[in-house]
Order: sequence, then structure tokens, then C-alpha cells
Amino acid sequence: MGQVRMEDVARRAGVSKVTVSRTLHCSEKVTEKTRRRVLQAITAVGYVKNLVAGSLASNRTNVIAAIVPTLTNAAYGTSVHAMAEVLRQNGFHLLLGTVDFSLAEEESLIATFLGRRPDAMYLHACRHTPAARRLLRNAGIPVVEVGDLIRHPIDMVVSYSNFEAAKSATIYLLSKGYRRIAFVSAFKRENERHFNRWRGYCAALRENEIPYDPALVLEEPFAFHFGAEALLTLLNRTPDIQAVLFASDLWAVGALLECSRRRWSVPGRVAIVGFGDQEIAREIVPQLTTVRLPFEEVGRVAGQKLLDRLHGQSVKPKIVDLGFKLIERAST
Amino acid sequence: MGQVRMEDVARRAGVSKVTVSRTLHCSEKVTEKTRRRVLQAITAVGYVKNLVAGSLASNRTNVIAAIVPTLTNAAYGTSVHAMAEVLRQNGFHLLLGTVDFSLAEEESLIATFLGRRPDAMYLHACRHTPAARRLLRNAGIPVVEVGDLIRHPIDMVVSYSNFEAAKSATIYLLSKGYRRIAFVSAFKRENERHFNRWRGYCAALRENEIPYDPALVLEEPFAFHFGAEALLTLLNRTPDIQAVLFASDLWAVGALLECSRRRWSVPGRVAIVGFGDQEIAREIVPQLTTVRLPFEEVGRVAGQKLLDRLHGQSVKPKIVDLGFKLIERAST
DNA sequence: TTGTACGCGTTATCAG
DNA sequence: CTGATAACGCGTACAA
Repeated sequence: MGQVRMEDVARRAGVSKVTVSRTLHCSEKVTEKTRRRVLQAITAVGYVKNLVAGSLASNRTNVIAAIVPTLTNAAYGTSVHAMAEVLRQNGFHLLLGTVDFSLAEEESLIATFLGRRPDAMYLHACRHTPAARRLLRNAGIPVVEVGDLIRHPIDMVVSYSNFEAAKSATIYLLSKGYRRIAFVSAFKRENERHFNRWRGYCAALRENEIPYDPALVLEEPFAFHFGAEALLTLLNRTPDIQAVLFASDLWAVGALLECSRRRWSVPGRVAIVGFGDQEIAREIVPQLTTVRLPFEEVGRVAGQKLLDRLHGQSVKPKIVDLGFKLIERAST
Repeated sequence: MGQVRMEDVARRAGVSKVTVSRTLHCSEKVTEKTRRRVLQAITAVGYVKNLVAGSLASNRTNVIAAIVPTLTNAAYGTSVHAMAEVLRQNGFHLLLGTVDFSLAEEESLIATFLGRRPDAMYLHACRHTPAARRLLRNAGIPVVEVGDLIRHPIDMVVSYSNFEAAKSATIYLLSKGYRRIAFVSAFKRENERHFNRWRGYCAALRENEIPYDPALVLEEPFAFHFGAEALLTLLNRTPDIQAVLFASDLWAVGALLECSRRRWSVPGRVAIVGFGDQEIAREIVPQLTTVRLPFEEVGRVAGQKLLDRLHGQSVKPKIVDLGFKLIERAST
């Protein structure tokens, strides 16, 4: 059974509990001979160390809690996956929860996760309820926020700037001569990253003295076909649209496929820009101009930052900008 | 600080530790009046229950451990996400790890996860090392395997049959008159699901007395463009190929896009079938014929099975076949 | 190098 | 309905 305790191992090896513990934890402080006996006893009785008890005693769980909006979107999965790799190589495990873009869900999940006494916390979101922020502050553990480059993180932030990225994409379109530029994003009220992409779009227009036209701005749920739908709505409503900036590759690809179905030339009929540079962006016909976001690096660096902090190092920059890159392809 | 203990709450509320615990756990066994005082004290001091200590004392963690190959593929993410929802509604949390299709990694992760004493385990894989199986058996907790319909699960299995699905897709192609049918999958040695899809393909050929031609079978890494590459390799090597069965939509879409680039008609030049019915399958041009797999349902049902078992119910069928469905579209 | 004694913060048991 | 007390299994002083 899995009910073998450390004491059983100790008895079998003819040593005390502590020696077993030491063998497992810092084996250099134990004689080679006893070490072997202990290890033998461990495999002999099939001992599996109880990390719950260990955590209680040592006041360290070696667990990182992570909260993401969803796992159905590969972008979040990519970051988490990268972080999980880093953590595992350092003996940490991942407690993962999804909150579907709900601030209230996030708050309640933070509260219960904190009960598990994670050594650190990873949040793929930068807006939180006041209560959530307070809980995190009081917990006194390293926290890394991810997904947007905010000025005042709870503790640390590792990201790219959605504002700058969208602004830069819009300026690019303007530089290509497009003037009537539409913008499609998720619901800005519940997705602060898309809200900031919208702000970037607005800022670019403003700086170039292009009037903001609400008729050119749409909010859609996450799915390919809503990109197609958005494009049709926009062209129907405002036939003189010259370009569309989609705040996700998902919609941009959906729109591109709709154009393909209707045999519309892109960018002849309308130019299209995506966001994210997912793999399909460079496979689709025509290839998609988009903003490359460093999803994987975000996870890796975030994990590393947490580890540095847990190893007692004072983390120098609390705000890490991983940047973005406009990838120009055939759709513009 | 987050260092408030139950005793601090008790003192503040003028009751004993036990009463606080009871209020939190089974509030119906406590007077309405004391209950309110306790709850007030809890918010007053900002108490967050220590679930680590609770787990040690009660010998139940309310944690489900899940091991998946990767989170970068939305298919695995979709199942996990669905399960996480079910679990969370019942007060369970998810300990998640990725193993990148490595059996050795899986074994070592199972071993350390078991140390956290999860109440149950979810594995998105059906092949394991003997040691891994032994560990799981000895742990004496509910285990659900997912991803293929095997005959002898460690404990329970919730899935669809990859063998039958691929066989059925191949038979469909034969029924449409295609005779020279190619097959593209992941590396069969490290992916038992794709191995069984290949077996299904072989079985369909055999039953229809079509000789098996190794030149028509390819293994590729997971990425859109390897679908394009595979298609070109196959057509180059064996120009008379009439149809290709891809063991993932990813490659099928990649191949379709390559055809689009070269202005080849599909199914005129070659018929294409995918696997999975991801959202893009019905958006791509031409729409992709594919096998629909119930990823979300797999996660939901697997989670429910584990919960049923943890609630003491004897789970009737240990093997749950959620089926698949061939979706005929324009690519064949 | 190894062992003894105690504490970690909760739940379970049994009285009152 | 409430309270005292003993586990839970392992770390961490400190002592040997």
C-alpha cells in the first residue's frame, strides 16, 4: 500500500527517521554506506515520501499556483507549458486553475489556492478585484502577472505591451496608406489585454489625426467564424473600409478564409492584420501580417523570475518587457 | 500576514479551535449564533485556512493530479479544461504536469505527484511503464486514463477508439472509390493513439483486400507545415495516390493550404481526411472531412467518474466509450 | 555522522 | 452543541 511511512523505512534500514529524511534531502551529510541501506530499504518497501506532511513541517510546499483564463486557447497553454518545464526541472509542481475571464472567479480561486500555501503565484491577467490584490499582498509570496505590461504590478510582471503592439500595427497600416481602418477585439470590459489593444489603436489614429469612428469597432467571441462574421458586418456597414486590425489571429484567419470563399483578393479588397503570430499565420493563403507575441518566453521568464525570488535573490527589474515584433506578410 | 491560524480566529470569536473547524466544514452542526461570530472573526482577522495541515489531518487533499503530453496542443487543453470545471464545482483542485510524450518522464512525474497524496489521478495516455502502473496500483486511488479505448485500464478509461475511428475513416474513403490511400501520423513508437489509428487504417485495408504499401505511410512532427511536406513527399514518391488520411487535423489543414497555394483541386487531385474536427476544419476551404472526437466530453466525464468514485459510489462501467463521428465535408 | 524531542495547523475522537 | 486531547508524517533544533 501507499501507506508506508518514513519510520517503516527507518526500521528496515536499521536507522532512525531523521537519517532517512536526511538521505532524501541532503544526502552528502550521510555516510555512503547508510545512504545505500536507506535507499535499498526505500525501494524494498515501496516508500513514497509524503510531501503533504513535509510541507506542513517545513512551511514550504514547492508548489506554484497558476491561474489562466482558459486552456482551450493554445496561447495561454503555451506560456503555462513553458513555465511548467522550468519549474519541474527545479522540483516545483503546478497547481492550475481556469477562470474564464471572470474577475469574481479569479478572486475566489485565489482565495482557495492560497489555502494550499503555494510558494508563489502566476496570474495570466493584470486586472484583479481589490480583494484579490489584498489577498495576494497579505500572502507575502512572489507573484508574477503576465499578459500585459502594467506600471504597477502586485509584485512582478513579465509581458509585452498590448498598447504599443496594437499602436504599432495601426501605424504600420497607416504607413501603407490605409486610412479607414477597422478594429475587432474580444469584449473589452472583461479582457483588459484587448482593451489595451483598442487603446493602442485609438492612440495611433489620434496621433495621425484620423477621427475615431465607432462604426469601425467590433467586439466578438473567440472563434474563427466570428472573424468572418465581423468582416462581413464591417464591410456591409461601411463599404469603404480599407483594412481591418484583428486583436487575435483567430479572427484574422477566419476573415481570410471568408475572403477565400468569396474569392475576394487580399489586400486588394481589404487588408488584414492579425495578432499573436500563431503557426497558421504563415501557412494561410495569403500569409498573414501579424504581431508576434513571445508566449513561450513569457512563461519561461516568469517561471525563472519566481525561482530566482524563491532562491532568495533580489529580483532586479520588477517589470520585464519582452517586446513584440510586427511580421509583415502578404495580407497587407 | 497570511500567518493567521485557526486558534487566532477561535480566540477572537470566543470559542475553541474545533468550533471554528466545524463552522468551516459542516456548519449545520453549529448554532446560528456562534456560526456568525466565527465567520465575522474570520473576515476580521483575514484568516485563510491552511489546507496543507487539513490534508495531513484528514488524509484527503481534495487534489486531482493530471498528466498530459503537452498544453501547446488545444486538444489536450480542451479535455483538461472541461475536467477542471467539473472538479472546481466540487471543491477539488488540479495538480497539472506535462511529459511531452515521454514514458520515462511520465513515470517519474507519477512518482513525485503521488507524494502529494492526490485523491485521484487523470492520465492523458494509455501506455505506461510497468513501474508506473505498479505505483498507481499501490497508491490505491481512483485513476482514469483517457485518449484511447483500451481493454485493461489500470482502473477506469474514458475515451473513443482510435482504432475504430481510423478504420471507419479508411472504409469511408474506400466506399467513395478511392483505392490508393496514404496515411500520415505522429511517430507511432511514442504515440500509442496514433499507433492505433495506423492499426485501424491497416485493418480497413486488409478487410478490403487492399495490399499494404509502406511507401504510403509517413510519420511527421506536430505542425501545420509538416502536413504540406508529407503531401508533397507522398505525391512525389507515388503520384497515383488518390487520398490521404491524416491522423490529425493539423496536418490535413496544412496539406489543404498547400493545395490552395498550388491551385490543386481537392478532392480532384487528391482527397483529404483529417482527425479531430477542430474548429478550423469547417472553416477551411474546402471544408475538411474529418473524424469528430469528443475532447470536451472526455474531460467532463472523466472528472465526473473520479468524483463519483471519491463519493464512495461504485462506478459501474470501468470502460466508457464516448464514440466518434465521421463528418463528411467537401475535401473528399 | 547520527539520534531525540518537539512543533507544524488542522481534523477526528470522545467526553461533557 | 461544544471542548479537550490525540493523532497526521515529516522537518528542525539540539544533543550525543
